[in-house]
Amino acid sequence: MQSLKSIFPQFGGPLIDQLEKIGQVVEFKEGDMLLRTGQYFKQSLLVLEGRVKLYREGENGEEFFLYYLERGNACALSIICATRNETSEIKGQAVTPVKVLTIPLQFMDSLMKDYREWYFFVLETYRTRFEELLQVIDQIAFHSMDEKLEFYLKRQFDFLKSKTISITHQQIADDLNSSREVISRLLKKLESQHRISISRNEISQISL
Amino acid sequence: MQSLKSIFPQFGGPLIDQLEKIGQVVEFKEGDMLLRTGQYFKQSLLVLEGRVKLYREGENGEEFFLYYLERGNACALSIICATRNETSEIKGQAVTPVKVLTIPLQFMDSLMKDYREWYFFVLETYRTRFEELLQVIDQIAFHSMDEKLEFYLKRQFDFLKSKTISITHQQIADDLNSSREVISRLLKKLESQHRISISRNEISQISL
DNA sequence: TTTGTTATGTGATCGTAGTCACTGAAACTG
DNA sequence: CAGTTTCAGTGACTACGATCACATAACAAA
Repeated sequence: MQSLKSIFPQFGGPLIDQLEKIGQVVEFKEGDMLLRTGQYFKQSLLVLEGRVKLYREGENGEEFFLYYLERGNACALSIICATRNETSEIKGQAVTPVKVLTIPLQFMDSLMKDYREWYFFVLETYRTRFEELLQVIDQIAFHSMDEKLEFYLKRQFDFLKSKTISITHQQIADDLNSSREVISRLLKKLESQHRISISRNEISQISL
Repeated sequence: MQSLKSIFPQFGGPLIDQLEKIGQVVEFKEGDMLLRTGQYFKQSLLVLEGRVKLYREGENGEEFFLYYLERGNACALSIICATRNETSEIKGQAVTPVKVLTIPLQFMDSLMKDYREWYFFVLETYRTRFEELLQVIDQIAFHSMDEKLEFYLKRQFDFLKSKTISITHQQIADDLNSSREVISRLLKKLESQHRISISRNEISQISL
C-alpha cells in the first residue's frame, strides 16, 4: 500500500501508518453496488482508485444523480452513517473498477482526536458534498429541464476531464429522472445551437 | 448566560465556560436577515432562542425553503463557511425574535481539538442537515407539486408542534418556488379531502 | 449479408403547473 | 362606516414535459 501517501498527500506519516493498520482494501468491478438503500454501514469508505456514482433513490425506484466520488475522496454519507450506525438511502455504483479503503467505524473517534489532518479531511468532505447538494437543489428547484440537462452535461465533461462522454440518452434520462424522448429532443436542440455534437453512445462538447 | 448549559445539556462545564468566554450574544428582530447570499462569515452561529428559516437562493431572487434552525441548533453552513472563510448562497431569516451566540472562526480548531462533545456536536449538525437536504432533494426530484405541498405542510406542523400554522398562500408559494394560484387550488383540493381546513392566514391540520 | 438488438428520431396526445385577468371576501384604518 | 389593502377563488390560456406509438438508424453476431 505504498500508494496511500500519494493518494492522500495531505496526511502525515503516522496517520498513513494508522490507516494502513486498521483499514482494509476492497475491490469492486464496474457496475457493482457499493452502497445500497437501507444498508447498514459498518465502515467508512475512502476511494483509492476508480469512480463511484452516487444517486438518491426515490420510493418507487426512481433515481437522481448527485455526484461522483473519485480517487482521494471519502464518502460523506459513510462517515455520517458510520458515526450513527444508521441506514443509507443512497445508491453508490462503481462506474469503473474501484478500489476502496474501508475504515471500521470504531476507529473514527480516535482518528478524529489524534490526527488533525483527518479531522480537516472529514470537515472538507462534508463541506464539499454539502455544497454539491445545494447546487443540485438549485438545479431542480429553479431550472427547467433544458437547463438541468446543460448543467448535467457540464458536470460530466468537467468531472471526466474530457470533451467527449460515452452515454446513452436513456442513461441521462435516468440520471435526471426524466424520459428518453425529452432528453433526445433537448439534446437535438443543443446540437442545432452548435453547443454539442451527438453520435450514437457519445456526446461531444463544443461550447458549453 | 446561566442558560447556556440548559440549551446545550450535552456540553461539559469546561466547554460551556470556554463558549461563554469567546462567544458573543447577538439579537435579531423578527424578519431580520442573519445570513445573506454572498456574505462572508466571520463566525459560527449557535441559536440560543427563536427560530431561523433557511432558504436557498436562486440566481434571479427565487427562493426555496430548506429547513428551520431553533434553540440548540448550530448553523451548519456557518461552520462550513467559517472554516473556509467562504461566501454563502443561503438566506437565513429570523421568523421570531432570535438570540444567537457567535463564535469567532479562529476558535473552531481548538474547540474541535479540546472538546470531544463539540466535535460530536458539529458532526451531528452536519449529519442532520445533510439528511434534511437529501429529503428536500427527494421532494423536488421525485414528487409533483401536490406532494411537495403536503410534505411542506407536514414539516411545518411537525416543526412548529402545532395543529395550526399562520401563513398566507403567497408565502407557501414563495417557499416552494411556485405561484399563489397553484397553491390555492391544491390547498382547496386538500381541504375537500378533509385533510386540512383553511381560513384566512391560517391552515389547520386534520389528517396529514 | 441477414437477422436481431440497441439506440435514436418524431408526431400526437395529455396532464401539471405557471400566467393573466378579474372577482370577491376579510381585515385594517381613519 | 367608508375606503383601502391584503388575501383568496376562479376561468381561460399556454408551455413544458411525460407518455404512447411507431419509424429509422447503427451496430453486433451468426
